[in-house]
Amino acid sequence: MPLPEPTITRLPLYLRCLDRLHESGEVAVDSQTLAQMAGVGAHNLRKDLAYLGNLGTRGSGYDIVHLRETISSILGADRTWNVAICGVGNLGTAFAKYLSSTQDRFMLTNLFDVDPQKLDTTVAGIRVLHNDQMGARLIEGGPHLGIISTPPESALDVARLLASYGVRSMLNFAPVHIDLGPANLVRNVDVGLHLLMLSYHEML
Amino acid sequence: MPLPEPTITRLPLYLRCLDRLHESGEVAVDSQTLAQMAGVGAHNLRKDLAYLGNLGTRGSGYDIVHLRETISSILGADRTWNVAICGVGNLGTAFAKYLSSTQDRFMLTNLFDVDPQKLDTTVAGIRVLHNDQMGARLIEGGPHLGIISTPPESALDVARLLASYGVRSMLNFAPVHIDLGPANLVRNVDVGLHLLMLSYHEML
DNA sequence: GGCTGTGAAGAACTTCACAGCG
DNA sequence: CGCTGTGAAGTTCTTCACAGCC
Repeated sequence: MPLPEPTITRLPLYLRCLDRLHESGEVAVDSQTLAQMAGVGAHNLRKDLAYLGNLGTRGSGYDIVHLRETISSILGADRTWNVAICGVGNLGTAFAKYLSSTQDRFMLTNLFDVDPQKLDTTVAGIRVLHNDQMGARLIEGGPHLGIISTPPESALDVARLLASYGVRSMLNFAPVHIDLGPANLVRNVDVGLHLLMLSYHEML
Repeated sequence: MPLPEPTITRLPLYLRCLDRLHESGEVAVDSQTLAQMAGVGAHNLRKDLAYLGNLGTRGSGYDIVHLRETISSILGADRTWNVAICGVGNLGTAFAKYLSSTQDRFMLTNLFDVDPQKLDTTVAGIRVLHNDQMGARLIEGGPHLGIISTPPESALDVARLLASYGVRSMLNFAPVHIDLGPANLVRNVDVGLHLLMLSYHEML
């Protein structure tokens, strides 16, 4: 039985809250507290967690370590994922640096670009290679997640290139909608669209 | 009658497709074509557009210019919105540069940071000022949208600061969930959370 | 004839109320 | 007695089928 999509979007939220609770030495939480931290309803939270199995103890709440492990394992956050970034402009560089702060959940392994000025420079400890070298690097390096931070014109080509080398899941930040069909998962995170939604809400 | 939230998230998508069609000289589209471009179902699209009024002509489809104007006006995309960016690292710089490509829909007016190395430098034609000067600049400059691209530690403080100077809508890219209550709209766009969702889907 | 607009059916998610267990 | 787990009710969004208009 697959998890409802909205539940999946909330699990990372819960995980982050549990991380914080764990760091501050807590050992258990009740649904009300955790729900408030995550900004969702307590009913909703309990339903979400119930999908994952019987994780709580009635009367006292949820064991933080156990819950954290369970959610981590479901999300795949207990492994290290290789990440390849295409497009090493300001955006790509920002993500490259961010990845080193994700405590071994995500490891930057490859940076690609086509700009001769950037090739062979080192960003966040990784050498920038030309797109041409993608095949060799990605296939031997095992499964990767992809991040696309190229200009909009080349985003779709890059996405197809990544897919052709076995990258099934990617994040696209270029202001173009990319859809590679059901075999590949592309999450489009378009700042322009976000801004338009802000402006709508700003108009009452 | 307010629009359903899912519809609102799709309108910017439609608008972008209409922009493209308009540029390539088309004058009308039918729901099927437009739906495919936007990656949604044709039924869904027609329902969305029906919320906005009777915009199509039966038998031939939708007039592109008219539809574009209508959606633009609803989203507020026919005005120019002032944007203030807090945190001028790689991420902030990338957004600053991006804004100049949004053809007058969004105008970068203010850059704020606290790093002495960045203060008084110029990025995308705008001088970087200290957070202390926010009040004066934002209040006299009129309504603004805010973008938060600071490190996570300072993101919440910055958000509150922005809100205190009348910025009601913001985009937060720091990996911290920010919620300022119902009076302010904060959209949290957290790359870390997106990556976790990718890894979930990658695990089948 | 072709394509939109729409009420009705259906699916998905959220909220509720309380049973069930520690 | 407290808090979770869950079937049922309620709500919201999507899909459908076709009437309505060009």
